[in-house]
Amino acid sequence: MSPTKSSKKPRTAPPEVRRNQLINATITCIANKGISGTTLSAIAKEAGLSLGLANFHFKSKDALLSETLKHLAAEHRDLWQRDAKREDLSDSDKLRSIVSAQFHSRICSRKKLAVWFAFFGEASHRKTYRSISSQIDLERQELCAELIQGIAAEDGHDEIDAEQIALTLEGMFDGAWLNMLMYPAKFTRNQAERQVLDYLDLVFAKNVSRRT
Amino acid sequence: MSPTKSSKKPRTAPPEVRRNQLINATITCIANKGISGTTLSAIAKEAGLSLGLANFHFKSKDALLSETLKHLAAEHRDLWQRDAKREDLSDSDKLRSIVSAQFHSRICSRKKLAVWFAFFGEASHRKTYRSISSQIDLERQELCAELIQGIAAEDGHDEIDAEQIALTLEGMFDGAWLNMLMYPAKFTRNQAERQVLDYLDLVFAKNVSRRT
DNA sequence: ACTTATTGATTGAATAACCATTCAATAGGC
DNA sequence: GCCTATTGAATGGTTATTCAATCAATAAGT
Repeated sequence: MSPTKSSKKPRTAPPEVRRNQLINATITCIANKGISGTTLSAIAKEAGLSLGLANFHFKSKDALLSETLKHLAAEHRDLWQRDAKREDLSDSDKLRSIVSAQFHSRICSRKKLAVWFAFFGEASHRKTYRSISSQIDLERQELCAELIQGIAAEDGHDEIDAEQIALTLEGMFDGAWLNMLMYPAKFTRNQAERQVLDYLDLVFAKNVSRRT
Repeated sequence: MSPTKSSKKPRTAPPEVRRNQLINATITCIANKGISGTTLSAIAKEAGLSLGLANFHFKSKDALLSETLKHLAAEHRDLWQRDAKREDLSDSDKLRSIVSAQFHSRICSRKKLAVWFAFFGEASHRKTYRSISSQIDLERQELCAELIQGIAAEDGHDEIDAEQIALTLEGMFDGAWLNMLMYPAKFTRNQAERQVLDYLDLVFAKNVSRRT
């Protein structure tokens, strides 16, 4: 590349780059204006690209929205699933890392929460969004149920309802997320995490005291 | 009213009637299409009224949406607040009735949930919606904290963190609502209520076992 | 090294449809 | 008769999608 061009970005980029630019712009726009206030024009402008390019890379606005949700979901899954695979961690530490990932600053930013809830707000009439989201929810829930079962077994008893607790946990994650979105000044990530861990302590303390 | 007109509805109605027709139509439309897919035309059609009449009774589409949320919130508050005022109920029963109200079929229908989450989805950039919702949330949360404190005092100890538990309870309500919206076949109102009551049992069982 | 051809990327105007708001005309009720 | 309620067309603006023209990058040819 000649010196006269060294300060200029190339005009073209690979499809993956463009798609990511558009997806990230979509996230920003949804966070700022919601889904109803997000137009293709605004996304293109936010990405510093043209309206036509958005349409070149995504078949339709709807396709772009769905891909944006998939991107969010994958980012989220990558994080909580990473530690869950480590063989050097105990079941208890694995469960804890899943909780931790749920409230990680990269996942649980106000911006991302706003986007998640924008999609939840559409979910009742958009089966696509429900299924994108539920895939990874189910995976996490099942994994948590196994871990909970494992922890209980280590404590010496098997009568815990691991699936029910995992389900409760899922609800707590979502509820905490919503509270963080609605009351950012009052409810922090640390508080949210603390809340969930307290619940788990309660669950396992109950079983411990049953043993004594 | 003359016999020839007895089978016909009057063409005019009082403002409160019209406003309620429009608000209820709005709820139906949002439940079916989300906020982004809800147009004034669709609302007017759903209400069996004209577009102009919608604009006559509400200053703007935005005003209609806000009033719709207020309507939902008031309906909800009336229900949980009713039993909370009864002097013949114990703190424990009052708390239980608040939980029960949260999952009452009139409040917690799929339709209403869809609308609630449509508004939550807009909440990050709509301060109006946040404040409508947070008013009654705060009232309920404070009331629950008092009741939890009262129950703990009856059990003979005061070291429970009532405010934290009330906050956790709020999160559980929201989380359960979202799970019901996302997984209607898997997660019923009864399961949701059970989940919350199990949590409360845990909380109070912990304190009971501390005493023994 | 330079030129030309080819293919994919990019642009933004055009298009058609949609939407919230306005408003003049008409209807209804007292 | 008067005032309010109701209607639906008009208005102006917005939006998603389409598409022709242009640009950019690479490969092939000289």
